[in-house]
Amino acid sequence: MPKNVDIKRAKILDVAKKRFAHFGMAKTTMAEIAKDLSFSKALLYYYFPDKHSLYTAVMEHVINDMMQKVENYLTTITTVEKAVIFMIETRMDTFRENYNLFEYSSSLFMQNPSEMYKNLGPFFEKERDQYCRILRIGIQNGEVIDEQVDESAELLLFGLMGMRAGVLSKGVNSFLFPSPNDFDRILSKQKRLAHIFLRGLRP
Amino acid sequence: MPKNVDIKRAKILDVAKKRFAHFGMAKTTMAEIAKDLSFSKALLYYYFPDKHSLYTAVMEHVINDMMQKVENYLTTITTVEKAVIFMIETRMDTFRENYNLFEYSSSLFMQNPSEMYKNLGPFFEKERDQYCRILRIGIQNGEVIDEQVDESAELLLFGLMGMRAGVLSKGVNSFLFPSPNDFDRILSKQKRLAHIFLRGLRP
DNA sequence: ATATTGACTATTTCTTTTTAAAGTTCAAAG
DNA sequence: CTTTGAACTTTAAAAAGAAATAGTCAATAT
Repeated sequence: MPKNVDIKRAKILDVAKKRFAHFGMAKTTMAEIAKDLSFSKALLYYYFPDKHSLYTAVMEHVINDMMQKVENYLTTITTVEKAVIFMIETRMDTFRENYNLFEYSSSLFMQNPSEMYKNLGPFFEKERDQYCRILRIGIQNGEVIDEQVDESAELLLFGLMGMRAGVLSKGVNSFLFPSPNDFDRILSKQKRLAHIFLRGLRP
Repeated sequence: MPKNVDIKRAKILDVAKKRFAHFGMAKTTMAEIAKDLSFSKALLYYYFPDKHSLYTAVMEHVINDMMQKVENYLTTITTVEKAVIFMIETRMDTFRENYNLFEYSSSLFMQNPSEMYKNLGPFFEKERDQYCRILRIGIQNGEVIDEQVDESAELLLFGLMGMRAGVLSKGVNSFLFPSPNDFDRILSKQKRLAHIFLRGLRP
């Protein structure tokens, strides 16, 4: 059974997630989160050392959910391409739904990419590992032949990220508020890239 | 024969390029450029409407040189992959040699990507067109089969850009001062991506 | 011992003001 | 048509002050 402490932590994470996803990290104050839970600000610091840790914990939670979703799908895998597409779509959904949550990390990227990497780094690594797994499954299936799976997975990840950067750099103001249209364009480019990429790994 | 005006414009461009490439756009003043040429600041404004136009003109010049280099190479083309690699390398060389020149455009990207697009947009489009040409040659050679060349060229361009973003986001401070090491890592990843990508376009 | 708080302090962020520097214009001269 | 010195305007950096918010801690309650 979960300890009392864990339950409270979970409650805090839940409320914080809502605030962060709605208003973003910067425009959410610790006082507000405390008020939502109707207890004191100081108590937040009893459960989380600082705001940044709270944010990171929320991120981790969201990302783990996403990874779990993909993980489950992988058990019913049919083709490598379908797996990759599922992953891209799941990722995009997560991004769409929690845009303001990620926005903070993205804005860090603007100022200092390496600072951002401390936030999103573990995220990227999990994603890369996920792609690794998918590729390995493909190798077993005989769909894919690849000597450097880790490297290829990273290539794919970076390439897909490039679609995002490329599309967003074109639109006016789109970096601040990616329109649904932007999301669609990114997604479709990502799918096409994935298709070509996987084709390039065929035996 | 070139007109006198053109010669002077070229001289200004030359001096401005040196300053921009060395100290960057922001830390170069019109007064300094004028002084280098030992004529008055006001005269610069006789040849160029404003500083930004001068910067853009320099960029265009550098980019055109680069494009020309690739253009020449394409006449001696052997395989599509070699052409792409030549292009990637030429691009990287240009970037390395004129880093501070591009830095201004990159910094615009940090603040407002769409603003940057006004600077680098034409650049990207030329690059994309170049990739288009290469792919079309590949189609004629029978190396490549592709229904949507324009789209594929953009995919490749964005994908390669992703290698850059991906590598740079990892290193500490690397965005401000990409180390030679960073350049090498980007280049090698770009080459590998290009290889897989082109393989994916084979008949 | 663990959980909780109010009151306090320390930082960060935002605004405003100021000042210097750099971009830009223009009438006049070569 | 070119070129310039001097004046003008705009931008950018620095300083200062105020407000908001992150973070601490001794005291209290369970």
